[in-house]
Amino acid sequence: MKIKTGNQGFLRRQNLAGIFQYLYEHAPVSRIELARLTGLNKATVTNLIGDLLENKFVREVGTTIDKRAGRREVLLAINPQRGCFLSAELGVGFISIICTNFAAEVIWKKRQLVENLEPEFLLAETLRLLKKARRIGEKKSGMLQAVAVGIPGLIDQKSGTVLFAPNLKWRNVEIRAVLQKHFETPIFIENEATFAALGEKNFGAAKGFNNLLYISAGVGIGGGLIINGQLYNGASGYASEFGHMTLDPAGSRCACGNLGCWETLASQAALFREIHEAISAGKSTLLKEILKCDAQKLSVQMIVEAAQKSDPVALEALRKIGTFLGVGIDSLIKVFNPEAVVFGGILSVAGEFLLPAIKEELKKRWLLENASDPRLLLADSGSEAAAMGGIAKILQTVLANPPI
Amino acid sequence: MKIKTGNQGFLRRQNLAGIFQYLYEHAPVSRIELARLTGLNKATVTNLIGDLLENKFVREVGTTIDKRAGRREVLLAINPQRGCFLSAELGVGFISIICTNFAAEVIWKKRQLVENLEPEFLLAETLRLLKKARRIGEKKSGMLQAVAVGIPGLIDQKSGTVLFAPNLKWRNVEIRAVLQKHFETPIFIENEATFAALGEKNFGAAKGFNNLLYISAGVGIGGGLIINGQLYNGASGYASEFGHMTLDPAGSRCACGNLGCWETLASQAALFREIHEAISAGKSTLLKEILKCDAQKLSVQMIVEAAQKSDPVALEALRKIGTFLGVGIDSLIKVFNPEAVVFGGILSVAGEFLLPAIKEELKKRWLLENASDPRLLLADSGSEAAAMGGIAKILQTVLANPPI
DNA sequence: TAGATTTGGTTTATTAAATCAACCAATTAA
DNA sequence: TTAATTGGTTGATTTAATAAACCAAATCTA
Repeated sequence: MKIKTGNQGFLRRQNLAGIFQYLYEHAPVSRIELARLTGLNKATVTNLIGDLLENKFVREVGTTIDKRAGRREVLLAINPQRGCFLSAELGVGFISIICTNFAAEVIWKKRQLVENLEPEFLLAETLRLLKKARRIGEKKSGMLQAVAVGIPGLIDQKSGTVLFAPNLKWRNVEIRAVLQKHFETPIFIENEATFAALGEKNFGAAKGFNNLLYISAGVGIGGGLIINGQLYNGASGYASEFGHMTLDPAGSRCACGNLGCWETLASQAALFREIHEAISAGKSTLLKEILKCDAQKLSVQMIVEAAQKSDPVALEALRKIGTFLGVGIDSLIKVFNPEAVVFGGILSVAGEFLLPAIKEELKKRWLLENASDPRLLLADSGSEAAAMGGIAKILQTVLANPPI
Repeated sequence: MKIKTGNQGFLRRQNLAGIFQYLYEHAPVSRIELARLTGLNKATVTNLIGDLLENKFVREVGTTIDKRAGRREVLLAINPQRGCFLSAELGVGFISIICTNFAAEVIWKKRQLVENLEPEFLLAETLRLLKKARRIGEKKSGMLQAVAVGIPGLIDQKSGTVLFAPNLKWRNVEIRAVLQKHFETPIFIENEATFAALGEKNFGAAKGFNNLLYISAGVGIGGGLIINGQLYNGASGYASEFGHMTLDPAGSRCACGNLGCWETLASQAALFREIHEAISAGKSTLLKEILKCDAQKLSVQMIVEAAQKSDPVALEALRKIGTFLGVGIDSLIKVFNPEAVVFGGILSVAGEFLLPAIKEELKKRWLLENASDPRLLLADSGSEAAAMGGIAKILQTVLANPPI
């Protein structure tokens, strides 16, 4: 059996991947257009497309109706029936599942709330949902091709193990090994925020940006880095732990044990603390009565609603958190100089109030007056960024290795 | 005239570049070894090397003398006579020039002190030195191939312009345009610390690391990022402004206008301030008398010498600065998860005292007990990292496009 | 010391795959 | 109805990697 014979065939794979990519991004598109886009000879494109048609990755979907002279272009598109993809996000309190066809269109999804966060329970439940999704997906769009799972924690890429997920209270859970027993396909395990970054880049607010900083502000602050169009994981997969950057060496203690981590100043918990302190200090606020009944009930949504009614305590708390978010984002911009910053996570629900505060802080701190600072975008959370990021990850792999 | 005809020939260039790279890293090396290293067929290697020999990029330099049976390997190496490279570092108060042969061996270098920092003067002087170096280099090693210049400031890659160099007090100096009038070769303009990072990766302390964080602590704190073996410049070339990360929102004012930038807490200036404050507070120290004559005379070297004599003020100041360096480096590690961190710049002279303090702080703040934290390395400053980084940059370009 | 064996390198034939050029197909313009 | 235009295919050509046979030069061994 031959494993590797130098790199002949490498270029053809490369070209196939290129065409595939253009089909995903610009479909429907004609052969001649692909030749223009890729710089390949049109005969080469005909040849490559022939392969893809033969293997049912692509299909012809009609022609253009132009008024120009000449034969009409035959339009090509990814064949959605070629197979299906599964992606799951395991969150704190929910499991979110997406099944897409081969063209990355969502054909089934479900968001299930869960109480029990034990690995055994959560994995069993995830498995149950994935299997259900698989049945539906395979009936509609053909054989399962790959599975992706996003988890809020530190992941060891190689083994597909969750090393540490503080919010789920998991340590060393060999999730890929468990799933692999039930799925013969490739399985990708990743940090949830990292996937979300990829989702925003491919399907969300930051479509097309190649150097991207994604901030996920919620219980903690996580995120993801897209560098040269690729996810950057770090040497051992632990990059993007933004929340534990030190912002104030004399600050208050973080869950990680250190003092003054960014997320002690600018997370959901920090926002709630501001509100509670204001109430304790006797300031009048719409939120006071609501909390009187149930102090646990506070939510970002509630604070936003209060702020929309011009509640001063809510407004002030959001402004303060926004400012601290701005300080940290500014530091990251100086480190990375991204094209765009996408703000996501639970706190992005309050984007209409946080973004102006963040922007103001960024503007104040920007070093170059003449150069344009990076764009600040609100995450497109409706599209379920993390799960869609899993799909994007699968696509990248499928594209890089078209199984021909 | 044909500019681009698709990507035929692409693979061959790729393979040539690969062989070239191995020759730089492992020379002298035989054809059979190259075939093993690259995975190419030995006939292909013979063929490619034939091209390189014909164009004088490579030469045969003898054979191995093994005790094994079989014909001896013919060893190949880069031909140092194939041309020369120039690299300059414009510093605050000096111009450093290096001329290397085609094998990246230094064949001439000069470090010239300058008083006047005016762009006109400094550029004229640089030009004079570069021209001198060119004469010498071309006599020894053949035609000039490329020029690199490193500058402590923000660079616009595309135009080769220095947008802002606070320490030189430059703004919008179109340096490439000026140099291009005198050199018909490619000219690379880059931030000095960015080049230093590349120098450390290719010729210095971090040889072989592909995900690298280089910290240059001196007047300010700058640095460079190597990601996947490549320099990362950011979307518009302003990445790695580490010194202006905010470490303490209530801190003291930085030259950039913001409060509590990292470099206000952990630069050469911060170190000097600690010493001066200790003296003002009446603490006894070896440094006191020296400074009595000339308060301006303080240098990192002096503080190191005092510390080596166990001077408590010097030791305490270094420990404190080291701790703050550690806090910032820790944040960057959490963002990047590099394989290694290289500590360079003027403060690295005090490495023997700073590194233990930095390490202690990193250890205290590391999130995962089980996983290994990145290595902390002292820059190999003797090799003139910044100028050598320029050479590395040139090589990368030459390798990627072997001019055949 | 004369093969046998081993290893490095070259030559020639084969094959993969991109390009070029000629051609066919289908449409609009004249 | 024919010319012009544009999209796409076909077959010849070219590039370049591989495979296999072979040559070269060394050590091993009988």
